[in-house]
Amino acid sequence: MSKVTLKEISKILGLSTSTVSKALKDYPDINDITKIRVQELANRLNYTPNAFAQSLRSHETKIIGILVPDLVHHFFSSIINGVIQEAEKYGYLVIVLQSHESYEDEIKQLKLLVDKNIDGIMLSLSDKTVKYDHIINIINGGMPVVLFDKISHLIDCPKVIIDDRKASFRATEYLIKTGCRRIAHITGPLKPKTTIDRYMGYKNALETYDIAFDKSLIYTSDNLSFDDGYNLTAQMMAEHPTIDGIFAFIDPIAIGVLKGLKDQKIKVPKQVSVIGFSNWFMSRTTTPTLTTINQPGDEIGKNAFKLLLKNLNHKREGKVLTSEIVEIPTSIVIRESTKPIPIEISAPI
Amino acid sequence: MSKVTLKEISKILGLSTSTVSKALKDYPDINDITKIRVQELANRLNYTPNAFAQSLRSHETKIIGILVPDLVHHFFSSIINGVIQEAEKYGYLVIVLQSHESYEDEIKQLKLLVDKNIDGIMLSLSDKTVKYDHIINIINGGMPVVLFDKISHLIDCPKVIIDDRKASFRATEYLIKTGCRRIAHITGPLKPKTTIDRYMGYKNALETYDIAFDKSLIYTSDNLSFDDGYNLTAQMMAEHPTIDGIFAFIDPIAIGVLKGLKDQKIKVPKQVSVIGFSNWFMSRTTTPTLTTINQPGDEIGKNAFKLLLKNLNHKREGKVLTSEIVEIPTSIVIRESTKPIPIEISAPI
DNA sequence: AATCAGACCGAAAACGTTTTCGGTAAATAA
DNA sequence: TTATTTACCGAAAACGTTTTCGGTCTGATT
Repeated sequence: MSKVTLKEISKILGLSTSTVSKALKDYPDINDITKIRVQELANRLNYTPNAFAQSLRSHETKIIGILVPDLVHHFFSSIINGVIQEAEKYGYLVIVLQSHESYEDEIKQLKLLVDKNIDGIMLSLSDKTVKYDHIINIINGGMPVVLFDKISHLIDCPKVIIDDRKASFRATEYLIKTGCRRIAHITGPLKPKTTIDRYMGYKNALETYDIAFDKSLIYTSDNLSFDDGYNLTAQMMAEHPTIDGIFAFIDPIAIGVLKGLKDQKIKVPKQVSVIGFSNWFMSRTTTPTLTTINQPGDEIGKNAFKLLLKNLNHKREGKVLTSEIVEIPTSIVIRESTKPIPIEISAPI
Repeated sequence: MSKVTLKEISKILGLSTSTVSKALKDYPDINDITKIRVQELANRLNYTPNAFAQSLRSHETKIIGILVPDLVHHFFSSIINGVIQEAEKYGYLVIVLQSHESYEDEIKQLKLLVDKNIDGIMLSLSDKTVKYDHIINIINGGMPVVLFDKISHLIDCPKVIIDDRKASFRATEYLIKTGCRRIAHITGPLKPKTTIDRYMGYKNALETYDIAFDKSLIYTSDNLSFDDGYNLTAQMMAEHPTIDGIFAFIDPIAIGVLKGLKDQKIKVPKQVSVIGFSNWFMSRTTTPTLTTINQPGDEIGKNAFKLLLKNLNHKREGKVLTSEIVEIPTSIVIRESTKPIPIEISAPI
């Protein structure tokens, strides 16, 4: 435990605290012999500076905060993992907080972080957040903030995003290229930007490949669950027996769909192809394994921290803060729930 | 941003900082009118006390640290979730760190936490940790510590555990009660206590039900992976075609086994029953769904924090710290990969 | 002998808060 | 009137560090 202080060391050696402090920090105006005496004693006593006192003077904590909607999610926990790993390299510790997709909680938790005087904040907006004053105020107060994943362009700060629209376009395009023509989309709750983006990517792909958009092929899952996917499958196949492809908003839904199709004796991918989104761990353990879009959470986390660090430095040096936007590329992970691309089409278009 | 200080408020109102401080904390020796004047101005200026300065005086940060081997695991992230939720109730923030199952990292990360002068630490030991001096020293230094999940009884502090042995006994017992007699066990790496406990629970169950223990029915998975489970299945069924039950150390292995059995055209549970451990999310999405042991991570986290809080209070009050051990009950989640218990046996024994 | 330059060290202020201990005035009691 | 309480407020120290600004020596230079 860090109990021994500069004062105690100085008393033992008959020096002043200033001298001891300077000796430990290798100031040039301290005699080498004195330095050695101080450093040796400090080592022997396991001296470590008191972090509060340092923070009080320097106005820096070397602690940052990250606020996510829900920690118990592979996507978010891997983002946090990326943040922690990157932060560690630069000596920063990370406080983790959750908003549970609640606007009130988001405000409350952010206030906790701000009140602790930590150095910076990274956050992913809750689904319910439609006003951004609480965040803009924090930024205007001088606190470096980085947004990731669920962001808003109304907030002027650095952001890390994946291009949901582009990824979703690719997913749909892949279904089309593998021969699907009646492609259903299971979307999520209305508000979040990701929902809209993935929906638009789907729609754009259809347009690009001259496939008529049919609104009745859009189904909605409110809680993004396995059960939703399972239950919607029966409804989908009853209303549209000709469906030959299903693009789900997120893997758990897609996995529910797989099970639903199996129960209906519908062959995947022979009769219906299924593609998910997010590359959850379990998507490679299903039967058949699930084709999906990979979002590299680690990379999002690492890049978010890098942006934050940049602004922490800019702030310290009095420079103007950046608001750059980093886009993390996604990739499509092709598995068994979709057909392979026929040779004649797989050439670049 | 918390910029306005007591001094500034005092200057505006023509008071001393002491008076302002006392007014805000409702000291009895301050005039009510003065209190109101101070509190109103403080509100108007959005005053929040400087956390460093408070910590410097009080020697309390209201921050605790948690160190887990790996955050990106449903089990650990749900523990952290439990900790954060419980900590929030009492105004504590949580710094999250990972050891990546490395002894050196464990030491390093713990030192970071100790040096930050946080109030307490909760940790789950890394697999590689066989010496405990680094932790014992921290405890002797006066830092409250709580161990959970991967613990050692050589460390004198509060602990939260699940009784792996009992749970494993139950899992094996369930297989026996549903008619299995040649039960294989896939165990984990040798060192960790959990490996041994689950192995012993398996063995005890066999003894209790007068089934001969056959060492050749024990298989080892080194990296606890889906692939290990898959690959071991072929070997197991080749060496012991009469196997009718498989108890895997952890769900991913069990799910690999399910896939392996399917590839070998072995019916589950008709020919072979399979039971996992940990109730990973995906275990309810497989075909067949997996019977497993549920470990309530949230409860572990919440209880761990409660123990820590108790010792934080004890420390503040100068009381002696407790070292109590809380055992979190597990439950068996019966799904499709095992047979139901026959009526005549299911009566209490 | 007087001056000057280093070399080395310490005093003190500052970061912002909390709390103890008086101190002054007014109000009450003697 | 004097003594004593009560009500209210402020000075100051403390938490532990960092850094500026002198200050005191020694030894060298005129």
